[in-house]
Amino acid sequence: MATPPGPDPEDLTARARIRDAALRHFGDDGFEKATIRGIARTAGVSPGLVRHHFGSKQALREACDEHLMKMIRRLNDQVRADTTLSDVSYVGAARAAMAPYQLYLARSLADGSAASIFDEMTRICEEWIAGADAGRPDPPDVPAKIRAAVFTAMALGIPVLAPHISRAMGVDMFSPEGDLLLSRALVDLYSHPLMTPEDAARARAGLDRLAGARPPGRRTEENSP
Amino acid sequence: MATPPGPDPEDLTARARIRDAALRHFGDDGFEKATIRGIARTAGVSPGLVRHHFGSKQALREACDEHLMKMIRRLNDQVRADTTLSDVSYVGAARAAMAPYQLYLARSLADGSAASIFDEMTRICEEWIAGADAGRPDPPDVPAKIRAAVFTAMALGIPVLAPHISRAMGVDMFSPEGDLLLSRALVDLYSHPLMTPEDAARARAGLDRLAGARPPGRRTEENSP
DNA sequence: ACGAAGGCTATACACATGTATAGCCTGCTG
DNA sequence: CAGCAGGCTATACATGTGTATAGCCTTCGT
Repeated sequence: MATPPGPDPEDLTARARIRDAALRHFGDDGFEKATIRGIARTAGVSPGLVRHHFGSKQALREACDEHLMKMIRRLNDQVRADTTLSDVSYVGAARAAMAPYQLYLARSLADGSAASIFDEMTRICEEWIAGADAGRPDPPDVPAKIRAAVFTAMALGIPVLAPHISRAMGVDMFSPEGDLLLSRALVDLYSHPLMTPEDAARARAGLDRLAGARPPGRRTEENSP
Repeated sequence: MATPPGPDPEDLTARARIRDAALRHFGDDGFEKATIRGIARTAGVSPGLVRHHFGSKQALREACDEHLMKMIRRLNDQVRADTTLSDVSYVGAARAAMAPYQLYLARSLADGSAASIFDEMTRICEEWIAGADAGRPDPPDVPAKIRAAVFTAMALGIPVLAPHISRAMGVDMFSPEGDLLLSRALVDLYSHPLMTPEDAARARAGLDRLAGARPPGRRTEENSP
């Protein structure tokens, strides 16, 4: 635990307070609805200071993205550097450190920005998938990077659509109980393939047929639901 | 093919044109950034007429939600009513009918609204899951509804994060080629369980231990990415 | 043919917000 | 002590937007 997730140097400064307030406002209200005045109010500074430090609202957002990215990379490096990968307390600490930024991350991803963050996550996921491909009988017919991107999108769909999941579960997804329920649901889903090998073969055949049949035109197999 | 997906009665009217334009603007730019003036321009009417027909921007949005919901239900009913469920042309037609609304749906879901649409999809998915539960040796330890909600969120993560997936793939996700690639990636992911039964059992044990150990407090097992 | 009803437009208003500018105050440096 | 650099504030400005109002024009019933 070299750098316990928490106050960096450079924290406590007004600039950092503004950035944190922006992270929260952007996360709670979205970039458009959030106002510089509101952010300044939360940070305990004047609206003018926000401009003084960041130049514009868009630049403030980019500073937030950069900060988040730095934090994600640091957490990933920490977990990766640790030889005892299964140490739950570390994962817990990492998740706790991420908690305040999840809302921002979700919104940021949803509106198409935060591209570098998504790409970084895809990269991490790709390494993981590439490892799994090694011990696998059938050769995948889709590049690992693409499968990684699709799975990353699906995984991120959970925090992005958190309000809906929480509503369905009856408890806040981010509460301890909700988190437990969600984890159990995921374990169940992850450990049961949704398609049998026969289904998959049939689907692949159908896709091949479509690919050869009609280069231009709308296709027809299941995927988006 | 009783009602070929396309022009309802009541279409071609200015009201319908405004609604369609709003669907597109909300989808392309988001609810906040979209403007009544821009919507009116696209619909070929004056901004005042929008208010005349819908009263307010928020009411216009609700009308869009209602329309989308009606369309989803109709499509679901059609597919369900058709005895030849595997008829690809039908699924294709359904997807083609949904295409113009996917962007709107994605944004609408992402900002927490469109709750009834998510719930409806969860309900549909739940029926599907309940059917799969029947022929399954191990009893699930999480209610079907919750698993359905989680899976729905993951599935919807794909259209919601479409720009990122398209970027990773190198082709537009909604183009024929991109669609094919995405379908293949999904078939591969769906037909390979991400956890072995042993992994699952170990994870469940860990979750049980956590559940009993610390009722309050942050938990620690894998789930969010 | 006449008149009213309603789809439809043009204009104006109120307001919130991002942005720019001028200046204050504190702390450091020579 | 003088002065000055930079964090910080207060105020003003320009603009885009949702909303409200008054009136035109087409259509349809009588």
